[in-house]
Amino acid sequence: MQKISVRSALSADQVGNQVKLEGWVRTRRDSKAGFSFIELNDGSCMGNIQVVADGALTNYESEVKKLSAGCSVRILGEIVASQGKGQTTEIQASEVHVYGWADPESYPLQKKRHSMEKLREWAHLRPRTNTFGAVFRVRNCVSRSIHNFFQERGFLYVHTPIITASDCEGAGEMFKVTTLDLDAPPKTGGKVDYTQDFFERPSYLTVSGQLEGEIFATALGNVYTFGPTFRAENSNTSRHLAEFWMVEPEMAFVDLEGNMQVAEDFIKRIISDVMRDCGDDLQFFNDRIDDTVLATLTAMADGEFLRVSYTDAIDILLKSGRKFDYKVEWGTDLQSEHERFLTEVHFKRPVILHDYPRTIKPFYMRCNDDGKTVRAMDVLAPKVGEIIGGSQREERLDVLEQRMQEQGLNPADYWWYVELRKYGTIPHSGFGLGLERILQFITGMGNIRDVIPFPRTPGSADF
RNA sequence: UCCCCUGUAGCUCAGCUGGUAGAGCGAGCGGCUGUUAACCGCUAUGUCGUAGGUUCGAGUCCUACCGGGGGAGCCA
Repeated sequence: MQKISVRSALSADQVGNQVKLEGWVRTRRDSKAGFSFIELNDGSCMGNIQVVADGALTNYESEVKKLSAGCSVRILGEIVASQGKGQTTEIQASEVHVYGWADPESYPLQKKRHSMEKLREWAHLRPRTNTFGAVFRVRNCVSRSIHNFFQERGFLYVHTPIITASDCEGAGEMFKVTTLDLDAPPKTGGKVDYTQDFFERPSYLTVSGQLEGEIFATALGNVYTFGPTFRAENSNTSRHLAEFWMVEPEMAFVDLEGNMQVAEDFIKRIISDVMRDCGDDLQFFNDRIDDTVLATLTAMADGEFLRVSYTDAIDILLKSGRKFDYKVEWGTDLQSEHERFLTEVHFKRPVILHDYPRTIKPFYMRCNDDGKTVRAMDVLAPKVGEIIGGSQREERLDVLEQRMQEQGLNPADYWWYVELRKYGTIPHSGFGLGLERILQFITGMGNIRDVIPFPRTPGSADF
């Protein structure tokens, strides 16, 4: 007998087929006429299939009538057109085999709403809920879409290292990687002697694959990385994780305009793929999580992204007449409240800001001729803020070295990065997209911890 | 790291100015029905986050710690 998924069993063209279904019981309803309805879910889609279990089954009294939420079962039977309302097909069971019970007195998931906070404590069971099933189906779809987008455009998938010895980019705290005995580390001159450590120097978990990505872009053309990234900042917000997934394309012979265009096409592609492949899941998010999700995504898939320079954005903020907690001033970074005003109040849509002051951006961003700004761009989305940050890279050797010194970095520490400019330098660009950030945007989930299977945050690394 | 809020049955929460714990949902049992967030009736459930303190008496007040949430900074 052919094993099929609940997803395909719900399709009318299965009627008449003898099939096998396997999954978990969501709920059971008994009819005193001597049979029961079992709602079966196997994660293949949002919906359940209704199993009609007749009283004539040999284990009807002993097992079927004791099924409760969470039990795992195998159903053999025929897919038939449903006599009841609410579903087109159901399965008339000829056999119900119980793989495993789930004591209803202790099984945490009940047939009622649970708070996201409580479900986070049950991260081993939350994928069995409607919400998290939908989240992780969408997460899979987005991941597939990311690869498809780049692969179809001829980008090379590059695996940049997780462990790095360069304390690069000066951005944020890094997790240290060591095999030294932390209770009694070897020391020389009062300091830890890292020459005795595994890599014979301090090493860390990566905060970005960009610099290594540039190595490959300046050899093989367009490349991208897609992998885990680590930040040891002590940040406790609904938008930060210590371990998250980032996509970083790096493109040869592409300037900032081309970079922004790819970013826009990229986001639109992800959104249209999700709308095509996860319609039921998106409908669920729209119904139960955030009723603006569908309208926002539809508008975004069709409309042009706005492009506004940092300088113009400052003007808009200054002329808005709004009182902000933080002063709006050219040369300082935009605060959350400023970004939110732009995306949620002024433009009411995502916007790409570009050409930021050089003093607030890292050394690798290309300097403009005005001497004041760099070719940076951020894609800002309503509610979640920055989902993409990128730039055209500084390809001029002398300017790069000067910028490093400006920011107190020693070019010698980045000798290999500098050499990319020394030998056959090219204009190139790239950006980073936070996977969880865009998932928040797509699903409407308010907390980033609820769009990653096992969130890592300060003080929390369970499961 | 800072500011604010919060921690009471399996879950969501109520418990006024301190007097010794409650409702809904869920669960169990019974009834009813091609049912479908089913419905009706009955039953059981708690070291009130932890440790101190004030008081004749603390779920309620105070202190510390721990956990959770929201906001900020940092960023993706």
